[in-house]
Amino acid sequence: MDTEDPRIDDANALLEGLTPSQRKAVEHLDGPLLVLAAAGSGKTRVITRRIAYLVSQGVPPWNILALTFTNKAAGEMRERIHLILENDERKTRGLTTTTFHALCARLLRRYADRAGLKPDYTIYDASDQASLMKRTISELNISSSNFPPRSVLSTISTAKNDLLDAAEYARSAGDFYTTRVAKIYEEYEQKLRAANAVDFDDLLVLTAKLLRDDAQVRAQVQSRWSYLLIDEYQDTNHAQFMIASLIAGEGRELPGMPGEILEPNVCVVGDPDQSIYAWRGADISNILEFEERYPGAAVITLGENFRSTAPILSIADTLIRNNKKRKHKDLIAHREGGENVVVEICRDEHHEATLAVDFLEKKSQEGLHWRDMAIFYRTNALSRVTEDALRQRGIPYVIARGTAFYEREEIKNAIGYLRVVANQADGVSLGRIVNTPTRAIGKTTLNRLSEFATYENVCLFDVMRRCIEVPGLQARATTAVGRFVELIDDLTGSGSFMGSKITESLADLVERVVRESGLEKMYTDQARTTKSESDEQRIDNLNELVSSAADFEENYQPESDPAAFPGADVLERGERAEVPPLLAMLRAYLESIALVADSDKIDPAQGAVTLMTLHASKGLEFGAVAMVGLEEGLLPHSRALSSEDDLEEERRLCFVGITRAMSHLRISCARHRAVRGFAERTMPSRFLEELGREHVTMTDLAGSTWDEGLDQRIEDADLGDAPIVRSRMPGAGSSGSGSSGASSGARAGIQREYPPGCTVRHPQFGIGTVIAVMGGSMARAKVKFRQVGEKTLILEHARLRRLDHADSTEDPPF
DNA sequence: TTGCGATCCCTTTTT
DNA sequence: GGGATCGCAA
Repeated sequence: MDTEDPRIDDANALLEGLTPSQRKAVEHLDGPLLVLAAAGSGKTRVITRRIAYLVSQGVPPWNILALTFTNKAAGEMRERIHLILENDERKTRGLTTTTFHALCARLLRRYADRAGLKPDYTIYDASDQASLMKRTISELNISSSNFPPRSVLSTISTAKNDLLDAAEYARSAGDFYTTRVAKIYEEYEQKLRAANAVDFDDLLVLTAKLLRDDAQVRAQVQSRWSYLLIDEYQDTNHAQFMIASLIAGEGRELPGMPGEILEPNVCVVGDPDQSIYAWRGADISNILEFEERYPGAAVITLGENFRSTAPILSIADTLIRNNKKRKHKDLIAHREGGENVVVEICRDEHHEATLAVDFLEKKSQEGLHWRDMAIFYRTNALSRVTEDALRQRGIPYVIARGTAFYEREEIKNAIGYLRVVANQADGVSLGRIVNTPTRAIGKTTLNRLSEFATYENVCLFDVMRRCIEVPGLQARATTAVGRFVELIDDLTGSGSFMGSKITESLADLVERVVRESGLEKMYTDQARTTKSESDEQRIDNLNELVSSAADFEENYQPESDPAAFPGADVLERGERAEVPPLLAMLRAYLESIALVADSDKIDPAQGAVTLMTLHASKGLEFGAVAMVGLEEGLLPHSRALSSEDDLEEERRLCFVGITRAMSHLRISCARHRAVRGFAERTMPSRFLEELGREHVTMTDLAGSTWDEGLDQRIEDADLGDAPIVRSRMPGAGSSGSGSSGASSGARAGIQREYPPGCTVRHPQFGIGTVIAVMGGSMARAKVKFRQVGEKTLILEHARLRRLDHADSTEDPPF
């Protein structure tokens, strides 16, 4: 990133140090503009300077809307623009830089009634969606094995992104599967609305429909924002495209020149080679068809790469040329020289992780900061081995998993309470917390209550409030339910958010929830009885949630929150709805939690190596990058092998990873990789071949593998030339459970491997002596450990290692 | 009603 | 390996 942004709004200074095409893009004032920005071509610099330039040319900042995909990108953009504009309030006032999803969430709160929602709607995340979907499917008496909730959800998600609602989808449904899905879709939508909830896709879909169908809202939004910028345009899906077009509008007639239309001021920036979200409905044709949509559009290509050394750029280029559905564009290296890209073939994932860490450690010794380094992988599951290796060496690292904190059980529970406090119709959250901690409201009681709720067509909480009327409930149950209702009423001041117990502070509210719900006690008791560290951690996490609420509170600006003052930013005064301030803040807080992304957690200031998926790496850059797991089935992922389009997307993903590296790049694969406990033989990724030879230093560190003989035998036996061959690594403590022909022999073998009396080591229990081995399909061994006494272990899972004979499986030191 | 244990099933990427 | 779910015992 360039740090030499001019701090003045002198128009000339804003143009300094730019290439001719960058300059052209910055200077473009009115009308549509498409910027095709190759990786590392100074895209962010162009966007931020263009916005500053617009302001310097007299465009009111509140007329500018810049849209990105992640909060982090939006925040960075905002920061840089404010820096360039010297934090001058007059030049930044009302400037909107945000994400698509956050913009939609805000618009839907502001215009909730017109969108068919209530402003306190809840945003359901993937797991909320899944639990609602499960309920939907089971209530429709449809088999969830033929209609797995996740895949039904993804079908519905695709439909939503194409702006097909349940009725439209039903009309297009033909075969058995789609008609069933149509029915589920309809029911699922009904349940969402009844819960006053929306899912991620709804945020976009409902906004698109609102803007499309409501001329008044559209007019207000269009007059608010007359300059629109969209970053990463190649990743927009149909719904986002609609939203953007509707905000941009049709253009306007030039004053005094009837018939002359000035097309809208919409500027999109993107790179088809970095499109990696087609699986989520992103549509490259949005970028390719921009010129069709806006015939007067100016097109500017930024080709010069300022980020990476020539060898890195060269292999990226060689790789991406393999994509057939692609318009070639040259990558022009600005930086001469540079070292070759290192490709290492490793023995297994542990070996690979160690070597990746070696590489980074060497760069550290050469003077590079940890914060300038990153490790990329295709799937999150790959992070663990790498983490272990880093931890062993004491190297600081952070994992880009912004959502991880909010996915913890204790946090989800606390948030469940907060959501019910904000929106009592939220059935999914209510179901989660009603008996957590246990308060004697069990399944039977809940069934009775929800039956009654369905019958009366009201929400579950309302029924709980008058549970005396519900037939068949024991006195014990009504008391318990009554107490729960009282708890929630206490927290909300019976919905008024006022009264002696209610303070204005969000942090106070969160603290009360943690304490008065009984969650705190429940986890404290758990920690005391189990004495396990993870249970103590839960208490810490809950405390951290309170601090996060306090942080949020500190930075919260009710004036700029359309949820607090609907209409404050768009409509005239006097139309403000009354929302208790605490409730407004709670809504905004819950919204911000619902919209965090993994990439939001990336913070170079932490002085640590960053671990992340290739997807999360988009838009970033690092001095040194290590990419792991370049194997067939992993990158390209096995799910993408069947279609040429998917394969090309995997290649782009690899391309994105490579082009993040500024100076040092190391790519590796492992000959064997443990996938759910099994050591599997792998094949190097085709992409490794496609990097070319010229700028690559390839080393095969797996050498002649010690178990090659075994692999050969298995291959000869029955597996032929299957791309991935299951093989058992001797001593790894696992046997192929029935998947390969050799399994029963392996099982007998595993028992023979641990004769009574032999000495073994267990990763947790330490060293012990085998007393007996029990056979059967789940062979167990009774082991007497020196430290912890006798334990019975399932051999297949115990990861035992023999110590008392020359052990060829002992990892050699490297 | 609750809690534990066996068993089953899965495995991409994310706002 | 690991998480979710289901069934069974207290």
